[in-house]
Amino acid sequence: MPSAFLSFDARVRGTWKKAFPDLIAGTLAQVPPAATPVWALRPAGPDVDVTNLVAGLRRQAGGRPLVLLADEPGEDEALTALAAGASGYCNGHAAPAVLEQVALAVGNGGVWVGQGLMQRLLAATSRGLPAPGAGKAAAWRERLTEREQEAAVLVAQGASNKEIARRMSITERTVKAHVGAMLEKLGVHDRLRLSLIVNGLEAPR
Amino acid sequence: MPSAFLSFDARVRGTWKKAFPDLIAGTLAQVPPAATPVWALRPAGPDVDVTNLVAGLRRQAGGRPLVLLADEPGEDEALTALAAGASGYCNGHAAPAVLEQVALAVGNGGVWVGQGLMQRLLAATSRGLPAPGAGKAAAWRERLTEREQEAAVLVAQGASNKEIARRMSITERTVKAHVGAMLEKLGVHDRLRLSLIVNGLEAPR
DNA sequence: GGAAGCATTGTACTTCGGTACAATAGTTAA
DNA sequence: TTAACTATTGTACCGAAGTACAATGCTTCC
Repeated sequence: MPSAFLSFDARVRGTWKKAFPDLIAGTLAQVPPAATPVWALRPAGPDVDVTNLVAGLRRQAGGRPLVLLADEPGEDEALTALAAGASGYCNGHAAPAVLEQVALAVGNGGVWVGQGLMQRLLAATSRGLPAPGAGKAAAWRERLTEREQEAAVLVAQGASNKEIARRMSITERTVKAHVGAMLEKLGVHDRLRLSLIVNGLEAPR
Repeated sequence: MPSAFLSFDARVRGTWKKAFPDLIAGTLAQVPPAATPVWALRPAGPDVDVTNLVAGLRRQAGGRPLVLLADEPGEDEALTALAAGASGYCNGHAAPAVLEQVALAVGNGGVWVGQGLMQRLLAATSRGLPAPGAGKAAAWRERLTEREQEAAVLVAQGASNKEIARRMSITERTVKAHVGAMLEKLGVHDRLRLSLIVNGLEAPR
């Protein structure tokens, strides 16, 4: 199954041709039938609504995976495109080998992103993890009572005892009791370390 | 360059052989030289420290991309593996075509993840990100002097003023000066919120 | 019925963190 | 050469955090 490459004027680049000799050229206005995946070159300029662009192309593509090509790629834009349902986002001037690789990935129902963006995704997500070690739900929760867990979350967000007291409708003294119990159970002595544990940056002891 | 497939007993599966007829088999204890990428089958059971496993394998692999295979893959574990430096994480029973695809991606310095995990990464990123600034160097660094940055990192890890003083070879009073300056510059009033900023969980004001 | 765990609150104390009001000295830029 | 910024340290104070030693009322389990 050949790939379809879409641009404003159906112009085809050498690198594309080299990666896919039997490609189908088309314009952004319409997707030729019987081609997968669909590649679309993003129009230049800062005033392009990528979300709409991708959404429109996907409608035309009818379920076939869509890869957006950008001559001036940006990671934020990549996120936008992928969030809008694109299966890939890469440099319009990428080498043929890279294009082939992307085609393989998205052709098999996968998603392709560059390494830089992947790093960023990982960095953003790994923070919310149950921390290294335990593969399951947050380990700290299991050791705390419900009330303590509520307080723990607030502490981890930077709330003071007084604030927590107000939000939990209890006395500041009781907050201290909860916090003290949590610290004891988790083997730490101050709320900052507790915060690190709750935020998945440190493993509970 | 052939791929190396590692398991506990150097056993090779048909799907692997089909994808890479010239693969090199080995045990988790040692990585054969001259093979890239390195595939490692995760030992079964819930008590495996994936972070350590990946770290150890990477040391043995010496720079070659590592793909962790899991017979009961989980997205949390995938994140853990990738965060620990693996280049890919996929089902140990994946079809040969998928394995080839993964090999292509990681062989070219890329990272491979399944579609489900990608969705989750995207969801997590589009929500809880410190917004557009995340792609760059941390915004908080730019506002702080070098010495303040050093102290900031230690504070974010949960060190006390006394500890920081010792590790920076200065007086506790000077630490207070640095911390005070940082809080002022970042618009907060306590070290826990500073920690949230430095750890990327909250945007500086 | 008692033991155990949890939620709640009180008083009192110590320690740590953060700030106010300083000073000295080195480096850089106008 | 000033002015501005930085790094360093001092004394002093206040408030928040954490701990010690309690008590009361509720539920659950043996």
